[in-house]
Amino acid sequence: MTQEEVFKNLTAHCKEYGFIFQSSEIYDGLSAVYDYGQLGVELKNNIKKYWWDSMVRLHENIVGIDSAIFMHPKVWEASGHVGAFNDPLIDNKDSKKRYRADVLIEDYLAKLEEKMNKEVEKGRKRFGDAFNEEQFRATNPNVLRSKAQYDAIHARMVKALNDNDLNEMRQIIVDAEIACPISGTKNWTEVRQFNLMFSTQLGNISGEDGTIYLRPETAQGIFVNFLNVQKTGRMKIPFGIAQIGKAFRNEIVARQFIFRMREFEQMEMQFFVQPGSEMEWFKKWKELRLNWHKAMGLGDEKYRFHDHDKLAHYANAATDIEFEFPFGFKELEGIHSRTDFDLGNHQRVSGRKIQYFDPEKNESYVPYVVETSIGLDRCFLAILSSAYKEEALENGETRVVLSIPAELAPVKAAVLPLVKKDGLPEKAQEIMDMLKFDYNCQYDEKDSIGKRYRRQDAIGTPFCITVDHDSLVDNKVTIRYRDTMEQERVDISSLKAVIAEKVDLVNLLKKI
RNA sequence: GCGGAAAUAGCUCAGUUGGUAGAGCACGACCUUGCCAAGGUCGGGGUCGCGAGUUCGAGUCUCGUUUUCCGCUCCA
Repeated sequence: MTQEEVFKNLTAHCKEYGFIFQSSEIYDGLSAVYDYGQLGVELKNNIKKYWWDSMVRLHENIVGIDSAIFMHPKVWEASGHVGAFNDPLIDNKDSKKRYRADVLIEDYLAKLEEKMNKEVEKGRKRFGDAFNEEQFRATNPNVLRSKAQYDAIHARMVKALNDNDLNEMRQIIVDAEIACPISGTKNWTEVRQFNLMFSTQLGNISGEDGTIYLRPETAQGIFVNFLNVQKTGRMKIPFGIAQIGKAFRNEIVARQFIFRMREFEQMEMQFFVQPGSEMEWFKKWKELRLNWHKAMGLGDEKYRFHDHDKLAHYANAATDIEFEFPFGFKELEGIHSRTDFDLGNHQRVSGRKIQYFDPEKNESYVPYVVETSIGLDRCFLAILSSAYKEEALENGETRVVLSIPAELAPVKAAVLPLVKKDGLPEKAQEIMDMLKFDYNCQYDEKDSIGKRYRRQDAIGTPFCITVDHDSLVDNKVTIRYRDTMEQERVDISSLKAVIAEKVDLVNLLKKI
């Protein structure tokens, strides 16, 4: 079976067993929006707790917050999202290719520059030692013509970008006779803007027209609360603020199941450090975050770092932790050294002093930030896609099993009376009542025992506890393990301890 | 957003030249049984994705639309 088929089966499995449903399915669904079902929400909550505890509980200098999704519009000006998230796009009607209009123009400008340089090189060859580049550039008619063209287009582009003038952007492309690199034609659509932020209206806000945005990242909620947390929590640098929450991006194309959704959940931690020490912390967090992933035991070989060569405008170092999904290695988490870009901009735009007085250095400064930002939904998908197995059994049958790490499994144990009579259901219920305060358990008395085992395999339950006639006499039950299918006879009184040994989150946390 | 393919019961699918919607699995009740997807009886469940058109008559033909998958494209 190909990876593609396995992935298809996985998505079908997710729906069939109540992990993930498409949003608003009875109304034909909503593109790239998904709901988590009864088992999905349990797994998701367990992942969140694993992350939260690894950050907030294990680090005395990291605290959590939960900021609102709505934020003042100025936040997105300061963060750079209003500018950079609005890409002007244009399609070539013949090749059906889409380009960023400004990139198309920039490519053209680069070609003009190249042309000028070639002309200069020709001059250099012709005049030899006597060649004066500056003078040549100032007098050669070919160079001057290109230069004039370059300056004019460049000036128009800068102005158009500043004014957000989409018609002018298109006119520049038309005037410069820029052709599509694929089709070679100049048959362009209008320039359209795809704002990746969702907007809505808020009553009487002090913004120009009351337009506010759904946050495209959770990080800004941390930055704007930097002083609140630092002062009220008496936090000393270096320290971190963690947050789990929803973010929204109006992606042009959102696909691959829950890998890229329009509404998604991030788990972010912003770590504030002394300027100059950021690379040291960047390295440390790279290592810590990779360990967090590896501790889940999905397979060390499935992870790799992808360092960014081209850095985003806010970063001086950036890397992704990529995971090998069924559709290839893809970004799972980003670790960015954001410098003082965010706090500095909020200080500038808000006009408030956002600085930290460092008693060690006896001076105030805008702290640098090292960010770790992981997609919760992607983490969910990573776990499920590595856990999903269609196993061939010795008897020639296949079983579908989710080998989810026991610590994260949505259901920890199933309690099953071997038969639905002779007092076994009552005995099983007693065990349920004992375990349910500590663990999410399921009771099932329907169908044959083998069938019930398979049902639990399919949702990743690590333990099945079977009550038989002997249990009524000796107070022992059979524990059947998901991964090995082996069985073991244990005292009912020791059940909690046996389960705890395998499912406590502490097991994972200690491995990091 | 463009191109290609698809959509029939919870799932997997059948459905003839256009003529009253089917199977298996799953689900519910009861009986039988009891350690790796067991058997029997009965039962519930579908405006054939949605909307138009052609036709005496459309699951079937035509157009539109929505969603999904694949390929482009985009991706802080």
